[in-house]
Amino acid sequence: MKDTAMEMTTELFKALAHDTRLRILCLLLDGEVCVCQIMAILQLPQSTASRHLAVLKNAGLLEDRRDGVWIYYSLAGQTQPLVEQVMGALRSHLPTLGTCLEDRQRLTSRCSPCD
Amino acid sequence: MKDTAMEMTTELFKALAHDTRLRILCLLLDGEVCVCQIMAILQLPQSTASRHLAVLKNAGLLEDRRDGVWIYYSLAGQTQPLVEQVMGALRSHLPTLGTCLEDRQRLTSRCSPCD
DNA sequence: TTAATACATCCGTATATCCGGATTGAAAAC
DNA sequence: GTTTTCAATCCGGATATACGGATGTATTAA
Repeated sequence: MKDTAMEMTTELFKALAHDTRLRILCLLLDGEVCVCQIMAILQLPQSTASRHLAVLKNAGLLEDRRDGVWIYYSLAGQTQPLVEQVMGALRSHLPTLGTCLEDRQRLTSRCSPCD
Repeated sequence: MKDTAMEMTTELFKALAHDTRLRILCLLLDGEVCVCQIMAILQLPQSTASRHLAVLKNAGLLEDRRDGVWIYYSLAGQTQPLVEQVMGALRSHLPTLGTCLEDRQRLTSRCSPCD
């Protein structure tokens, strides 16, 4: 018999098992960011950025919101204890990583999206 | 430049991103278990069991101890906050999964290893 | 309606991971 | 020593993920 809760658990960790996706999560710790900012900051081709965002969203970690042409991603509010606790741990861990520190500097130094 | 802390972080989540490895972690929540017990309970070929245990050990999640012919695995004591918090979350989450519940029943119903 | 922008999805290719039988290594019994 | 047992590693093949250019879909502006 198939175990849906187990599948959701492995899907969560699979989503977290890639440095690009961890970097995206760290960028979103302080609030929503649009796709073109993520592309620019992480130096990713558009299709790659979009695909990683989809993985995080399908794992229940992200929400998206359209504002005209732009689509803003943000951390999803959590109801599941496991996801909430893991994200809590990442909230204090990710900003200590050198790569994420550099990313966040590039984020704060650009105020308008898509420039 | 390479980011060792980032690599350790992704290695952690890669190790957790497989149902068999989550089942092994759950079996170890109450104490050490030897390889042949894991093989029997999870119905795994020997090479498969050994390989998954190696992944968890390399990620810093497990310790092993030899006792004669048998090798016992147990959860490693944690110094890293991230690993400690994630394992804490798993400690309450894994036992709620149906598959893990069944595994643990098979564990408690066998008292001697390798029968 | 047409053109332009932002993003998602598709496609073929490359890389990584997983699998289980076979082999190797280490310890115990003889 | 030899044999037996338990577990780690090796090997080839199968499956899954990742990649980025090309294409498709919305939305806005002209």
